[in-house]
Amino acid sequence: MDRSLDTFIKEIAELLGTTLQMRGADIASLIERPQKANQGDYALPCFFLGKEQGRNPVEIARELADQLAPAGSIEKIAAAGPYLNFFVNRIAFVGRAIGAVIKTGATYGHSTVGAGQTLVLDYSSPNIAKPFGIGHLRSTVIGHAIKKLHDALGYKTIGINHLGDWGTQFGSMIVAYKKWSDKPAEELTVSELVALYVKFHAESEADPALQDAARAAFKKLEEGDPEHVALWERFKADSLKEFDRIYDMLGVHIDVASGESFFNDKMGGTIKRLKAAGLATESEGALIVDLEGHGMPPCLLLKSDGATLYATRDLAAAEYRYQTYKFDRMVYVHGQEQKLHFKQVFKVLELLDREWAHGLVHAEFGHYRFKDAKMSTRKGKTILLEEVLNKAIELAEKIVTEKNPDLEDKTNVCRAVGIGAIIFADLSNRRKRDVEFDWDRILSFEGETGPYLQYAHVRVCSIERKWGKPIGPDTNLELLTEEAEFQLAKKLADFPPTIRRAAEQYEPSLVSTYLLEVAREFSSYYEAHRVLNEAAPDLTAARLTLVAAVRQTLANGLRLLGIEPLSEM
RNA sequence: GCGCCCGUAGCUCAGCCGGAUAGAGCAACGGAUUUCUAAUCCGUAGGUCGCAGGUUCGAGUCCUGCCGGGCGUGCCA
Repeated sequence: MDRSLDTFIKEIAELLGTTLQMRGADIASLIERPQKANQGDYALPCFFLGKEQGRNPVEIARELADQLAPAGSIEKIAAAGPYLNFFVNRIAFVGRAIGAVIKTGATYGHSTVGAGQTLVLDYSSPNIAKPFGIGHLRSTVIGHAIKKLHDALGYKTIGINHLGDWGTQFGSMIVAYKKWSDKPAEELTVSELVALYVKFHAESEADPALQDAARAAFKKLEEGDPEHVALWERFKADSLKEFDRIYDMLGVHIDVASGESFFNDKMGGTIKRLKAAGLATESEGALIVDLEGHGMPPCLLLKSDGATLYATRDLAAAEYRYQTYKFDRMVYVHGQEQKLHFKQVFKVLELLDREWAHGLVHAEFGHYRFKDAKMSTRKGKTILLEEVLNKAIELAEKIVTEKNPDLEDKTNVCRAVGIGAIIFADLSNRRKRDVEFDWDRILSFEGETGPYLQYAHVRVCSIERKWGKPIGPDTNLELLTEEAEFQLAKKLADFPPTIRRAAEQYEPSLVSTYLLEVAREFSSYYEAHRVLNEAAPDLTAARLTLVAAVRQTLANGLRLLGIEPLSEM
C-alpha cells in the first residue's frame, strides 16, 4: 500500500520515532492496516522488536502502549497481543478523506508520478480476415484499462493496435480464395472470408501441399506481386470496417493502428543490423539468432524460403517505435502463450545493445476456456464478441423495460449497462488466470458485476436529483459520526494507492475488486441510513457530501476501466 | 522430456511486503419494500487454502518434491 500520502501514518511514525529511535520512513513502512475494525485503524506489529531485543513482542507492545501518549489525530494507542494498535480521530479522518475526493473531483486518484515518462502499449491486435472473437476482448479491454491507468498517473501514453495483417495466414487466404471462391474479391463479406479460412484449415490437414502453396503465396505477397497485394488489401479493408464497429461499441479508440505489414520495408534493416552484430546465423536453411546460451530455443528471423516471421516483425517494430516515441517502457498486452516469443525478442534486442530493451514488458493474460469443445478459429468454432455484446445489450433492454419503462435515454443506457457488464466481467479476473467462459456468468447483472457498480452510482445520482439543490461549501462533515460513515471514508481513501498499484502491476482487476468493495459498503450504508432528511438540513448536507464522494470515486474508477458511469438506469 | 502459468466454500473468484478469527458473489435456505431506484440489503449454512516436506516467533502467501489443469517448446501468430 502507498503510504506517502497518508498523513495519519506520518503522525504515527513521528510519535514512535523518538521512542524507537528509528527514522520516520522506516517506521511508516512497518505500519499495517488491521483487517478488523475493532483492531484499530493502524497497527505496528512488534515481532521485529522482539527479535531485536530478544524479548516477548507481547510485552514490548504493552510497554509501548504505556509509554506513548496519544497526540494530534491519534486518539488511542492500545496493545493487543504482539500488536500495537492506533485509533485515529474519526472526525479528522472523515474530513480529510472526503475533502480530498470533493476537492479533486474528476481527478481524484490521479497523480503526476508518471510525468515526463512515455509508455507505449501494444494491445488488442486482432487478426485481419479472422473474426473478432471473444478471445480478443481480453487484450483490448485490459490494454485499454492499463493505458487509462497510466494516463491518470501522468504518463504520456501511446496505444498501438498491432494488427495481424501479415504472415503466412494471408497466403492461406489467397490460396483459399483462388481455389474455392468465384465471387469478385470486393463482394466478399467477412464471414465468407472466415469460411474460406476455416475450409483451408480443414482441407490442408489432409493435403499438406496446400500449406506449401500458402507459404509460396505469402512469399509472393511479401515480394509485392500486384495481384496478391490487391487481394490482401481487399481482405484487410473489409476486416477493418468490422473491427471499427466493434471498437465503437466498446468505446475503445486506439491511437495508432499500424499492422505488421507496416514493417515490411523495415525488417531488412533489422536483419542487416543483426547480421552486422554477428547475432544472425544460418541454421537448417533458416536465419536464426542462437539463444542457447540464454536457455532458450533459437529466435527465427527468416524461413528457409526467405520469408519473414512474427519475431522479425516484432523486432523491427520495437526498433521503429523506439526511434519514433523514445519510450521509457513499452508494454505488450498479449496472451500468455506468447511468453517465450517475447522473451526471445527482448533478449535479441538486449544482445543488440539496445539499452531500452530493459523497458520492454510482456503483460501476459490467460484465456477464455470453454466447457465443452475447445474453441478454435481454425475449426470455425468461436464465440463472436459482437454476439456477446449484442446479447448483453438485449438483456439490459429487457431488464430496463421491466424496471424503468419510462427511462428517457434508454438506448444509451442499455448500451452502457450491457457493454459495461461484459467489460467488467473480463476485467474482474486477474490478468494471468484463464477464465471460464460461461454465458450465465458473463451476462449476469446481479452480484459482483458491472451493473451492480452502475446501480450504486445511479442511486447516488438519484438522491442528488431528488435533493435538487447544490450543497453549500460550509458543510459540516463532523456530523458524519456513524461507524459506517467512517468505514466508507476509509474505503474511499484507498482509491489513489489502488490505482498506483494497479498501474504498477498492469493489473486492472485490482481496480475492479476495489470498486466492488466501495459499492458494497455504500449499498449497505444506503439501506441503513437515510441521506435526505428535511428536518436535519446540516446532517443532510454532510451525508450528501459523503455520497457525492462515493459517486465520484465510483465514476473515476469506472472510467479507468473503460466503463461509462450512468445517472439513471 | 524440459520451461512458464494456475490449483482457496458445491460453482466462479478476492486475499497487499509472510502477520491477528481466510473473505465476496452465484446457487440453497430464512427475512426486509408507506421511506433517497429491491439490478438492493440483512441473516443461516458452506473451508484439511491440491498433497507431502522445509524455512520462520508466525505460511493460503516463501523454498523443494509430487499430483492435477492450461500453455509453450524452429520455419503459425
